[in-house]
Amino acid sequence: MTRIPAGERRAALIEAALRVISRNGIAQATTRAIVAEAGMSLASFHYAFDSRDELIDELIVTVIEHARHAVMPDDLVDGTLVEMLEAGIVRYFDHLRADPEHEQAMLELTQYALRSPERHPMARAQYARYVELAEQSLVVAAERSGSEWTVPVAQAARVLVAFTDGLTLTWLVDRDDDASLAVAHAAAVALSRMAEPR
Amino acid sequence: MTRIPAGERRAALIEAALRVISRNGIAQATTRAIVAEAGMSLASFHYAFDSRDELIDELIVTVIEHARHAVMPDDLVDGTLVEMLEAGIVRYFDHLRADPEHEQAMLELTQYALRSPERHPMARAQYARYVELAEQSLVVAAERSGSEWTVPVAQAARVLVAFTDGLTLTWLVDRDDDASLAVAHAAAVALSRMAEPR
DNA sequence: TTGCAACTGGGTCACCCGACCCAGTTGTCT
DNA sequence: AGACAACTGGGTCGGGTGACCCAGTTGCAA
Repeated sequence: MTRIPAGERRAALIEAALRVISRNGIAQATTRAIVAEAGMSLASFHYAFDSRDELIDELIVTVIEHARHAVMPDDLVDGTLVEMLEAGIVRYFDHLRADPEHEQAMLELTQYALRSPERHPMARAQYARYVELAEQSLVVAAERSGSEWTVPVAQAARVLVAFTDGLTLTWLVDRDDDASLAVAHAAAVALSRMAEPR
Repeated sequence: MTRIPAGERRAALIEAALRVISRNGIAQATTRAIVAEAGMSLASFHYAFDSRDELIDELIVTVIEHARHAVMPDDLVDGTLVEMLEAGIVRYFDHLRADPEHEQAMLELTQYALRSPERHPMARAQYARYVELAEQSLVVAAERSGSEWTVPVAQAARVLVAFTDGLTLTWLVDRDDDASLAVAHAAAVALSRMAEPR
């Protein structure tokens, strides 16, 4: 028997749950499937959490905190704004292709949260976080390309999140790389028109 | 006892299932919930369908066939391409606002189909249908505004579907009308750049 | 009007689920 | 070394679910 502090055990279960959801969907993420994935017994589950709902809630909070898959243009070579934007989106796209199941899990989690009034705010928080990250990227991109946003950055960020979401959902369905690159390009063009040279 | 031909009975159950899914999500669409919604007994369900899976499959096929919520620019006043595109997207957005649960149900159905290899093709078909509808709209819009697509229309249509999807998902989460109108505008601008005056 | 097939009411069944429980066992602190 | 709390194995329990079944009932064709 390995002794694990309660906190770590909760974290381990949350990670296991995320793996199960990524692999098989949230509907299959039963307490039994989760503890099997984590190599624990049911008793351990209920020792660490009061209920499955509690774990799912905490899982959502965790993924929001860890959201960082960013469309971050750091370490990207400088260029025009459109170029940087497109490069950022393509970078996110690469991330999506590398781990499609994770993004699918995020999507399911959102849909799941949307279904109950108590959890709806969590979905909002998740997207607020996405917008926040997008905003940071946009600020950096404008800065580095010598541009200036002509609309509130938050608004441009919100558009970027919508476009990114659309790219994700459609690609998950048809897995058409070329089409998604076209979407990335179109999105970058549209966003760049919300800024002008400084 | 009212006698109903088997075909109609199946149709009635499918409609009931769609209502249940729209209202409570696919997870709640149990055979019992569906027959209750349709005002039938469980026996009737299994008289009409071999299994719940069979009904869900048929439901997906049905919604694909009936997809028509189009971004259709019919009966829209003519104008520039951008204007017509934006008007079309806004029109879809109005439709979304009028019946958000329906679009949420569509989203869930897609996610559901994505989760099993046998059903993945159904999700593809659903999106192929969306692209087809979008394509028709784009052709009409270009025609009426005296423009010409400089990329294959199918590609532009695929981009439109992605943007529309993103608009849907983000709006369902934050219900921010203004932000979504900004998305619609940006999307229209991006698409219009794939065409030129004829 | 009769007969039959379409249909349904009201069950049963096996299975899975979340929650819970208790008698141990074993690290760890003193 | 002793004791205590953290932890777990191996259950139970009630409730929900999909599938199924059979004895009726009734619309309708002849």
